[in-house]
Amino acid sequence: MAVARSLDSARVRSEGRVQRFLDAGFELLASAESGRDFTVQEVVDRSGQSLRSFYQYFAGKHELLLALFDEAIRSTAERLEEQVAKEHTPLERLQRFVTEYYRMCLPAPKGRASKNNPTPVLAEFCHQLLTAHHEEASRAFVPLVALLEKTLSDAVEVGVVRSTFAGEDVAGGILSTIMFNAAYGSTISGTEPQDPTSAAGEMWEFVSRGIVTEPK
Amino acid sequence: MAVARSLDSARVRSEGRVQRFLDAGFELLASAESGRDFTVQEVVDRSGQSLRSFYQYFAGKHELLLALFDEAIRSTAERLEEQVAKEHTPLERLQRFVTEYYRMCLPAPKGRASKNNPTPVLAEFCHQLLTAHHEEASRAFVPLVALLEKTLSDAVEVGVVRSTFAGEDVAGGILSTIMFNAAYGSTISGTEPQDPTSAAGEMWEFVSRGIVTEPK
DNA sequence: GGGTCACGATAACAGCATTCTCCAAATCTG
DNA sequence: CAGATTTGGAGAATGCTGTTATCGTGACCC
Repeated sequence: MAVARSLDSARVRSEGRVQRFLDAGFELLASAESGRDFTVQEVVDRSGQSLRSFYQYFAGKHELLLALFDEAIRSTAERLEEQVAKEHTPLERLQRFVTEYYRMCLPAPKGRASKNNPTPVLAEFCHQLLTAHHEEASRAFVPLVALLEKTLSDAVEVGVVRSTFAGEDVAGGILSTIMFNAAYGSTISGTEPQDPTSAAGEMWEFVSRGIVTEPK
Repeated sequence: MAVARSLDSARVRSEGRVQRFLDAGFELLASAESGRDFTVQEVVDRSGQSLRSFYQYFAGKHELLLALFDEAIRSTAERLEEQVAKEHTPLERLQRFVTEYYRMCLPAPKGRASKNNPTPVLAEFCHQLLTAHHEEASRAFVPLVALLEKTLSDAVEVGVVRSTFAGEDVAGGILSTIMFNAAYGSTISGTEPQDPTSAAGEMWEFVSRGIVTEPK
């Protein structure tokens, strides 16, 4: 019937518009030089639409960034899930998660940032979320937390991970450990970043065994 | 001689002015509601000076924030050093460092933020530094990194910490682990923050032993 | 006492997010 | 198909903020 059809077509049309804004946003994020934030006007121009439309579909710049961030996380979680699925034991899957996520969070060396490789702008927005909008931040992180929590609890179940480390709060902690270590570790220490593969290996070494020597 | 005296007095006077801007900045940071950034004008007003003077002593708002951040880190490092000095073995000192620093990075529960308890604004500025001004960020973190590195290498020396974990890059990594876990761990996981003491204990448990069960 | 300098008050400017106005084209309704 | 309604384009207007420039005044030095 006509009503449904017209609703549908309207929805499709607006989704198309929303999507064009999102695409423009990602393009700008990927092409901007380090740290450079985009302006709403730039998004509008690049998407070939108007300011009017932008504010019709997004309550503000914040909403656009939130949508971009959401999609970035979702996409990252998907990629990780594929990677993890390749391994056969819970411990290997966990290790895979840690090392792969670490790689994804490493700052892009030359510029080719992707949805899985958070750009400085998204990273900074992530901060704003985490400090000022706890609700939204938690919601956005759900896909990642859920995946890691599952991976962790599988490992606990077969006894390769201590049972203390099963909850989602632990998952959150480990995520932040990996993410920020990858992103900022070398900057904080002021040392040159090393080769990603061995760095990821050390990350796993740290997460899995800690820094203290084995008790005799 | 007159020249030296007048130079001195000029310097003292300007240091007084600079200091007044810094003090005003800290006050605003401490009193602002969560996430609220201050404006240059507010700093100027509160310090009882003029815009003119502000831009005479600071190249821009960025410089003021950098100075505040610097001082916050320095002050944190000092406090930590005192705490650490109370312990008698290298391992205990390390543990003390981890748990105390964790506490300091915990978000202030009711509002009383201090120089040691980074406010959201400073945390966000920290982010900007870390993503866009690596040099300045590294420099600012030196006091903390140095202290932790010293503490770590003492522990390595007596054999309680694996020798892989001696460098400043490791120190940077551990700092970011603690700092961001404290600040964001519970937000990312979407769980309620727990009691600081036990959370700090778990942090140490994680850092020292990792998540994997002891090999049989 | 005249000159220089630091400083306060304040206006001017620029960038950006957001809102508003006007209007034309598309879409719906009867 | 004709009129009504919605949609969206172009861009001006507003408000906030960081930054710079102007002007005048009082302090300090020779």
